[in-house]
Amino acid sequence: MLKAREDAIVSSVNRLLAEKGFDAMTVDDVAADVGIAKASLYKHFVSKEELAAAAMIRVLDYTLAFIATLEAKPEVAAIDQLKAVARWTMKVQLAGEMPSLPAQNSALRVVLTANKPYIDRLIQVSGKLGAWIMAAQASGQLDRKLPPEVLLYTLFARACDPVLGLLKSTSTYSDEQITEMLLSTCFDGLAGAGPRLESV
Amino acid sequence: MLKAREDAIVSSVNRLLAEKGFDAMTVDDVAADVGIAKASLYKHFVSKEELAAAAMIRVLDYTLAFIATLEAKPEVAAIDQLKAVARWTMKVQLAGEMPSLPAQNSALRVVLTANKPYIDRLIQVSGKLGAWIMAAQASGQLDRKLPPEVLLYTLFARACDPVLGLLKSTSTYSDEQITEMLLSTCFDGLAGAGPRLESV
DNA sequence: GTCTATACACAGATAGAC
DNA sequence: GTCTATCTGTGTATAGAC
Repeated sequence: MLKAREDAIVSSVNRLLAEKGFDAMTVDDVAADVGIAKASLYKHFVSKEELAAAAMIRVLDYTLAFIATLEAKPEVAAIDQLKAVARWTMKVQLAGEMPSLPAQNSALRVVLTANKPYIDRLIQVSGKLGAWIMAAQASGQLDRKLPPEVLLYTLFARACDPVLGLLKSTSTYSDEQITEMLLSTCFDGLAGAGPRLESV
Repeated sequence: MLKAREDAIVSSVNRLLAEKGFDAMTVDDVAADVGIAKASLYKHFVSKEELAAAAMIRVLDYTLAFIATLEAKPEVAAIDQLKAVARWTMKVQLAGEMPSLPAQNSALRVVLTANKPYIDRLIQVSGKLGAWIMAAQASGQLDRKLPPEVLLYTLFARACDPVLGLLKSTSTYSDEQITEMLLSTCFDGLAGAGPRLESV
């Protein structure tokens, strides 16, 4: 029961974070969305920041679960595994379920960096993506001249790229078209793949 | 005198927006930074949103001025003009002078979209970049399969890409190295340019 | 654990004297 | 136009009854 209630809270937080962002989301919003009193919320989570942390933890858990399904197919090339992850994050975004946190809110940063469950999952995701990145570099499918770190950060950033929301709201492209175009700009750049010699 | 004072205000707003973002920046912050009373601020600008708009207008003016210097060299290829603009926006970011506005704050959006001087400049910048984008597509230097609109939005988004700040704060790369690496991921993607046949 | 009611802090904006 | 002082709304968090 308690677990189910908290799960409902996290679901509301997740959607509200995706819709309005952390700063614009109020605890009153969450309470109203869940359908309970604000004071009751604080019996489950000690602060607004912890609410956001719980939502991020759940997203990372879903991400790890998705990565696990990919790891079951080791025959797939590393580059394609990475593209599958990118496609998945875009799908989550398009569904309005990707929480967006401000990069600059320091109170939130303090709570998140002190939150071990969150950090643990972040490290796990980074490790798994990092392994694929280095494998893809080794086989020449990702740029060898760039540090893996830079490729990793860029991939993470594309999971909350504002371009996606902009295209969805101002253009007439389908979700699938948007996904494929942004996947292209991410991996092949604005220049596109173009005619290409085979890499070693 | 009045003009100089307002210019000082916009400078403070610009820097504070870059440092803390719109939501975290308070009007008290601005007043303290300028060194005047808050009430005096409101004699110059009617709201916090208008302060942000003024800062954005100035950035767009600087951008248009920079573009004008590039237009003085029509012999330069369109793709290189676009790269020069991207390099310039990254330089502004690295200098801590790129204001960052939340994509989701609706009150701010209302004010900005109703602000003709702002919209005019935005259209001017879009027009000039759009012309280069289509020229670069025509000569095969930018992906012809992607709509110009998508390329334009992606370029705009890179002007406030959080990856830059992340690399600056967690890595040991120089500003020049960071700039070149992100320019590479932007135009050539995570895959890199690689060995490439000449395009028509 | 859920509620109603409220404390507390702070930010945007204004009043009114000079 | 600048100041000090203040209003007003709102958002996080808590008290205390049930």
